[in-house]
Amino acid sequence: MKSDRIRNMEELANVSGISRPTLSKYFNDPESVRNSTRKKIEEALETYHYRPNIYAMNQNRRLTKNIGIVVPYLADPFFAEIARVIENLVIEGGFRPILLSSHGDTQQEIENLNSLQSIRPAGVLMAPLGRSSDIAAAERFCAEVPTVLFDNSIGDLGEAFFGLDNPQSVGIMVEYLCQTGEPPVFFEMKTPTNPNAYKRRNSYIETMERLGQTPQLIQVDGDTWDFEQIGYQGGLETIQRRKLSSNTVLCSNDRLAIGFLAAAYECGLRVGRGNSFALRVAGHDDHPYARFTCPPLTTVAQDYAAIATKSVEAILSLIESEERAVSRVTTLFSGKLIERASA
Amino acid sequence: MKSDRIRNMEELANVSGISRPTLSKYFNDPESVRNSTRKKIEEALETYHYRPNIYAMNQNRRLTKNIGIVVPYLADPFFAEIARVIENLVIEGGFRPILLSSHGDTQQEIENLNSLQSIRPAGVLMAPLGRSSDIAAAERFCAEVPTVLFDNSIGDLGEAFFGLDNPQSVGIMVEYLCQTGEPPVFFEMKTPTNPNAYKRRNSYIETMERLGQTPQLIQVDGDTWDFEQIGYQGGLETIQRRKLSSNTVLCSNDRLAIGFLAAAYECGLRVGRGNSFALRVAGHDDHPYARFTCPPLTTVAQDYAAIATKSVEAILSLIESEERAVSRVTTLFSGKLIERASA
DNA sequence: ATCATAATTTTACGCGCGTAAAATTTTTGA
DNA sequence: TCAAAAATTTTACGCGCGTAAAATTATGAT
Repeated sequence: MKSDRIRNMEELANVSGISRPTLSKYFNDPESVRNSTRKKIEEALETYHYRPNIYAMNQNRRLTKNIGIVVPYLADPFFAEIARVIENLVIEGGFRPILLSSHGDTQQEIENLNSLQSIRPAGVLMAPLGRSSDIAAAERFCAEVPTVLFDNSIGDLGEAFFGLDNPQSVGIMVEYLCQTGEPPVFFEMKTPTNPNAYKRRNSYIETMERLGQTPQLIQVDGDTWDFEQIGYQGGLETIQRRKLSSNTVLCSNDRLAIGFLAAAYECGLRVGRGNSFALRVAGHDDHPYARFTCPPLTTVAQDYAAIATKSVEAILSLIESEERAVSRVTTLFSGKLIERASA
Repeated sequence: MKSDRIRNMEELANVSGISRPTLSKYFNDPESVRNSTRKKIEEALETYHYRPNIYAMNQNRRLTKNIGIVVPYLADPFFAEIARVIENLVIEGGFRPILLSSHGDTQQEIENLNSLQSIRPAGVLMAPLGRSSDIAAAERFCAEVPTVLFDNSIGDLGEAFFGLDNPQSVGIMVEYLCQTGEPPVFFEMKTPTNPNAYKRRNSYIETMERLGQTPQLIQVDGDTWDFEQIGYQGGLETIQRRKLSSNTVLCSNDRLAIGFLAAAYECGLRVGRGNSFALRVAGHDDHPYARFTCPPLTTVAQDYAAIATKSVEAILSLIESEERAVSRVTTLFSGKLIERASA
């Protein structure tokens, strides 16, 4: 290894015998140069260890190779997991993922979008906060940057949307619960931030009515992202004040269900399906921890992989086409019933 | 609002009547210009909406305002939580956090470091993978970029280290368990990737011996970051093959404990403290979900906030001083016993 | 060997900003 | 009111790369 370090493309051009513009071309797409030159470049690269300066690259490129990923709350394993998958797909696609979490905060989401805008990303994948998103700000952003929404949709923003088919997923769960025991009550937050929550509520009501049952909502307070805590507190009150009109509880999401299970445990209610159990509890999403609750949580699995894959594919093809989507397409994936011991 | 957009500092200089170099100074530190000029600039900024081009800024600055944050596994709520706190502190300090997860993968960690290096961050906060880190690569990185390690330490890398005092934290837990019931067995992974795990094992053994007890290790297989799954599988085997020589189990971390609890539940063992329970299970870390397990998990809380705060303070003062640490300081924080129902 | 084609090199310019030094203006304090 | 100090402007250069057009060279099929 020759000692002196290569500080820029110019110097690499000198030692490799390849001209700087050709090197520039190589770094943008190794396949775009002749085989023999590629070989020379890669040999030089091995002995000299050089990486182009990202800032200089991005300053001059019309489009950067950055793809922003914005999630509402990264400390939620659901989003952590889907972000992980998306990150990998973005890298495979030859782009650089920039992961930002809004930490459940409106201001932070706006800040994230501003921050992204000054990075001039080629595209952005965004799961918005939902009800507490600043729609005007998001609109301005989407006008500037090709954006694909996932998980939940606000307004008609973005070039496309990929998410769960809530009516379907809640439907099969309600049907399952009705067929295998008592019809469920629906346990949820009173004013959830996530639009999916409203869809789930409505779908619960519709399915119950379709099955000739009377829907019953238990709505608890809470406006943070500490869903387990909210589920726990609300669960305690619900159980202690005997508000349960059924022995079966369908929670709007798994995190609420995890909290509810903790409350049921504390109250001495045995959760499970069958005569020896006092309560059935089901969740929704197939949260990474759902299989490790006590008892393991019956739930509806979202197809993480499909949502991630299709979202990335969409943004990549948008970027490649260099134009905006003709029309905004909404793609919904079916949920899959996961039968476990809790219901 | 005048219609035409400001495209660069030059144009802002024209419309604001302030010279470009002064604007440059303002954006680097608004306090560094005269009050009257600051006012003028901010007025212009309100009507024209301009943000400096990050790439051009960082290309020319000797030091960027970027601070890298590398965690081994972001889908682990522990790291998600500590990363969240660190991010906020970094922003408060006037820097831009760049959050990267190694996803439990050696190659990804190296890639993260490479990626960071080409960003020329002012400093980096890193929680390494541990045993599976590429120490040589990390060493090269630390030689180039001021780096502060947290959570776990490999070699003598970095300018400083902030983490948990494992001997203390495991010590108080073992003492607590011994005083309130049978001495615990220690449930852990056979070959954990995290150096802390070894410290905990040793501390368990030492404390037990100090208390005149016979240490007993239950070591289960697994080399992924799916700790709950590993704890669950290992727990099932342990319980079914009656390998438990005590009714008290101390798990090396909460995620293993969560899996173990699931296994105990499946086997019909009631977990808790007192005569009516078959098993006591304790964890370690006070994982965000520990309070919602059934039963709620007795554990030792790490002082997230302290570790995050001190780590950020350390890197910020290093950056400000513009030189490397005189000597590598290790700061360990005490754990705090959290008594819950599981043990 | 010959020529059309593709790849590369040369040349030249620009991106948007940091930064340094010298010249100028404003502020401060006596 | 005036000189010293502080802030600002002017001037000038450079950072490392993208990119376009023209000139040159290599490739590959006939």
